[in-house]
Amino acid sequence: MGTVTKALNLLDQFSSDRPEIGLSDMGRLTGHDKATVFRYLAELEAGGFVEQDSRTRCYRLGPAVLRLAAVRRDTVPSQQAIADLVSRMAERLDELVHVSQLVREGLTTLCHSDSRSHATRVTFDPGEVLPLHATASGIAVLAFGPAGLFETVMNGPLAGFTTNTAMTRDSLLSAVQVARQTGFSLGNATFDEGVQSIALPLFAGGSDAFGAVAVAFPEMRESIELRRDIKTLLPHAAVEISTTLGGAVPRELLDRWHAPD
Amino acid sequence: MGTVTKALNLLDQFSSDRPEIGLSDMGRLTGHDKATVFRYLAELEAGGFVEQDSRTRCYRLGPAVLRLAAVRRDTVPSQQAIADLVSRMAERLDELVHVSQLVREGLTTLCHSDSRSHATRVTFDPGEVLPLHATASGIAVLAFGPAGLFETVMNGPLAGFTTNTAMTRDSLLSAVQVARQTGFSLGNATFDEGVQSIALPLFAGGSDAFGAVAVAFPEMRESIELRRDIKTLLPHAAVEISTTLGGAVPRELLDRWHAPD
DNA sequence: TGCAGACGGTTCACATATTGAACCGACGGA
DNA sequence: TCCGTCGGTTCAATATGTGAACCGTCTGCA
Repeated sequence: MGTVTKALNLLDQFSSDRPEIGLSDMGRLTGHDKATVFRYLAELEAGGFVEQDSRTRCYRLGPAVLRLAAVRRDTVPSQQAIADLVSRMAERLDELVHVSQLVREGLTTLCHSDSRSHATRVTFDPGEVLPLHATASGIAVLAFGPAGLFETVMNGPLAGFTTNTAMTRDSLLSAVQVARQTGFSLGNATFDEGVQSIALPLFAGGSDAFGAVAVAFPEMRESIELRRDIKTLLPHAAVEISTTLGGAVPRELLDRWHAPD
Repeated sequence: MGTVTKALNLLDQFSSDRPEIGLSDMGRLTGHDKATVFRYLAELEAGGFVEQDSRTRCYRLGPAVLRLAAVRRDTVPSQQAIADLVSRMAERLDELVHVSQLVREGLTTLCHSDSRSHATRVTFDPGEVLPLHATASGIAVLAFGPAGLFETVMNGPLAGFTTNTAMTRDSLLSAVQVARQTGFSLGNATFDEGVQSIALPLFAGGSDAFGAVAVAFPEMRESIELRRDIKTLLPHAAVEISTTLGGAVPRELLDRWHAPD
């Protein structure tokens, strides 16, 4: 692993739950020596990627990430098109829709939208990295994504989130196989208690899925109508997003998506 | 210079004007060998900080910056307070207001807001890094910022943007001295033709300015009333933002800001 | 009051990760 | 067909990163 990757790893430690991290803590989190971490943080700080609280001496993400995000938002026009589509879908379905992309071994949110008309709704944190083994989106990517990804995930620990989280090789493999057979990836409260979700893989360029589009809803609102609506709208979204990004959904998947149950 | 800094330098090459960069171009831009650049880009790509267009093979900023920006936005609450203040000011003055922060030897935009009521307005790109020597904000930071910053800037080239851009040591120094004496930093079409601006330094923690708040307006709208309004509102904003960030404006500056002309 | 532990930060001998010239195959315009 | 440039790869030389040990400071505690 190169020095740059290790330094970038530090940035990944910051999250909505843990926005500020001290030098020693960062060393423990990343498994690097304090001196090494200090040099990394000093370089990241010089570049504006982290900043240090002058009072607590803790480090947090710096202004440079805001600038880079602004550039990316401005210059990747497809983002806007996808955002529009997602927001229209969320309105139609009246449920949370989100699009995520594989980064390392987790899913990073590209955009999301949730309807506001229901009294309850699925809470969602766009800054969170979603685990592959515990989310419908993750299963979709495992099923149709890069070869070897499954093994990579199995090499790491399978964290448990609910009683339904797949924590053994067999249970995860069977979820992936179901997704491969039906084309639809289902999450039954595998990540958040009381939340159901349905996801489809997304393709850009290559033949491997690079991300997923998913709908999540409270299980109290589950109904045949909702599932039917999702199963008709979601494939459209997956095709639209994939083509917008220059990719194409494999023919066999299209067939499975439009097959009668 | 460490490896990490050099790799982060690659990210800084991307801008709204140059969103996609090829391998060899990146080498030329940064002065590094192609092989070196390739390894950096490969590592950045693995971390999701850049992504490669599968067709053109060009690199552009990746989704990771979006996620980090989301975390930063969520967890640095002061951002919101500053954004509100800036937007209120922009409405009151009916002109562009922006807040920027010193990162390396340039100004990174923290937030900005421009009124929409005028037929013409100053165009502004939040992703752009503003040069210190050619903007009112930059002069303010040079005047009240870290010691030695002026020399650092003088060591680099002074790019020309308009016929008014300070391009000699003397002209830049005199602009800085005027700012030091009056407390106000003035830009008379030094960066954009036909744009006037007034800036004040911002303080957070230390005794050195870390950024600036500025108002910019088309010179056709210049008037005694506008300058008077700016000179009363801007100091309030500078104090408010500085205190929000845990800093304090030096007493002597406060006195100068509120002194009668 | 003074001790113990944890903190952020620094140093330096050692070793490992970075470097770049040279090379490759592919592509595209002349 | 040639030539130039592209993205990407290799490997010997060495610049660079590493981490144990150290320092001063702070905080909680007896």
